[in-house]
Amino acid sequence: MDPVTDTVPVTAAVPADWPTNEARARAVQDELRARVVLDEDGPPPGRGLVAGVDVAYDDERDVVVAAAVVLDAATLEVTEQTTAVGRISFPYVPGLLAFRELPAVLAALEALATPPALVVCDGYGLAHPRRFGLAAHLGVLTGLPTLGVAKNPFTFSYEEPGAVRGSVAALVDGSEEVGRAVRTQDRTKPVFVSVGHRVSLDNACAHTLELSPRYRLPETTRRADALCRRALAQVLAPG
DNA sequence: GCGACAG
DNA sequence: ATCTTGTCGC
Repeated sequence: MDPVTDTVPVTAAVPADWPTNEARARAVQDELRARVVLDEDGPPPGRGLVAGVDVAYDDERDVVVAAAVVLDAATLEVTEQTTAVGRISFPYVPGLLAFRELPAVLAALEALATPPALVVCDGYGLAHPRRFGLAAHLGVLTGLPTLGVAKNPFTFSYEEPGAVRGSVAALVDGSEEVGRAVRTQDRTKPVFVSVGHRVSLDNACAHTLELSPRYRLPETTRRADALCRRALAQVLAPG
């Protein structure tokens, strides 16, 4: 089974009342936010199955492809990977990224034979203008522990962490700590980690470091990013 | 009112 | 996210 060619349709995995406009999306966001769990530590880093998810688009042809890649956290070897293809159902609206990305991500996750103990997302969880970003939505919708690793500080601010790998600094919205800037490689720009669902911030940062032994971004996101791009290219190639 | 703004 | 060549470095 080649995950690039054996892809799953997005349709079935999406909740029946999934919003298609901004107003409805904000209402759904509020409903889901009420169900987030923030008082669990989450699975221990360094062992078990961890999934990375990512999405690639072709707005021109109205195609979206999501990838889910499961790694053995102890070895960072891939144990399973899936892709889902569908049509773009929501525009990019800052603060509502979950509604653009998650339908395809849910389909890819649902196609996995073995559910992971943790899902690492591209983007934010609790670090969000309304404290409920992409990773938090995915956690509530799947029930799985989730965390977000973003490449940019979004609207938040942070003090520069120390120069060595493992250094951290608070990511703040005013005086509130919404996440952490984590230096995953020496002298390299930090990544921005926040809690999604059923994971503590300390644990989320520990996982992020464990998953990033060589590059700035976690292996989970690197693998998922590469896979959804390849699958998108494959989908666009014939038609 | 205007700009900024994860991917 | 995506548009896009070569290039510097391990």
